[in-house]
Amino acid sequence: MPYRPFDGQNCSIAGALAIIGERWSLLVMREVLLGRRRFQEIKRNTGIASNILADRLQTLVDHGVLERRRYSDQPEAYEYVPTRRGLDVNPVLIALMQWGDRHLAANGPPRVPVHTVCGHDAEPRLVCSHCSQPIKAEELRVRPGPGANEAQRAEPLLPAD
Amino acid sequence: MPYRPFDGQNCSIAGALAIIGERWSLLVMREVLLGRRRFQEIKRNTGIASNILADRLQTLVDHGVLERRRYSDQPEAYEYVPTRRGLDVNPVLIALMQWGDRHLAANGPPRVPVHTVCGHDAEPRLVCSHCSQPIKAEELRVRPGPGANEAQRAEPLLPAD
DNA sequence: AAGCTTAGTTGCATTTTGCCACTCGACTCG
DNA sequence: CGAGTCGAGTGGCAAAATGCAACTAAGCTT
Repeated sequence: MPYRPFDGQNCSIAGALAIIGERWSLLVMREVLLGRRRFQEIKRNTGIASNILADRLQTLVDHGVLERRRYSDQPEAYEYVPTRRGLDVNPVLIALMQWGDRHLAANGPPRVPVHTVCGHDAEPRLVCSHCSQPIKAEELRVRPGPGANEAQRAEPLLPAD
Repeated sequence: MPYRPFDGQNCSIAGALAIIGERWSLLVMREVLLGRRRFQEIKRNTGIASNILADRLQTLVDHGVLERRRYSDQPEAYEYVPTRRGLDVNPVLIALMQWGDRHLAANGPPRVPVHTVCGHDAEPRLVCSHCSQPIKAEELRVRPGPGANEAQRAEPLLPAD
């Protein structure tokens, strides 16, 4: 991991990036959440080098995003299963996928999301918890929240776009 | 950028990561979408080194995520404004922010999202475009889509969790 | 017994960072 | 007029991360 310059920003985005924001880590999470949970399987599907994969899995386990579980003795095999923290990475991957689908996929999306509750294809959409309307990317701003520090409180700047 | 091993995966997530998935790049996008759009401003708020920032801004411009615009002559000043591609990064940042808020923020979220259309605080939520119900992270699976390749079509694997 | 599979580790060369000093043009203060 | 400053970077160099390939080690399989 590139040094550790993300501390002390009091920012949930920076915090999240410090744990799951590394490129390979997110690809590993894609694999795990797709159901590919064994070392060699992840290695094959991502093209990641063994040592890097070992390192990333270890730090994801250290941060409680994955759990290393013995899958079978004889032959000794392990699987990496997502914890709650790990499952909650799904929306991040979905957001990345939708960005990629929209701006890169020439021949249609390689994968489409399915909502297991209703069983149908489901373009997940962001809606406002207050007015229930769909939210467009440019209709979002932020304001300082309860956890804001001095500096952040002083900058209620919403971009003008 | 670490070599470029993300090609040839036919995956929108990998594609998106290749362009915007670098840690600093996402932090830069946070700044830009927060309204901080000038070189020094971004540098100050992220703690990124000048040469890295210059590099990241350049590649974001190269990929059409940002546009470099002269902000004023005398003194010569530039700003980096988000294009459509850039604006569409917002949901990714929101997803990261929500993950961080949920799993890391001890004293409440530093920032809260505001929906500019209705003007209220808005926890953006994912809903299913088919049944309109809110979607929990673990209720999402994927299936091969129209852009899937041979291998991907052969693996309609939905994880068991 | 030879070979394969799973899950890594180790060594080494290459690439990317981070840090800091420096440039270059245009103000701005005294 | 000269000194200092600000904005936007560039350049050099050491330290860290990455990629690659070979190797270990236990337990099958043929």
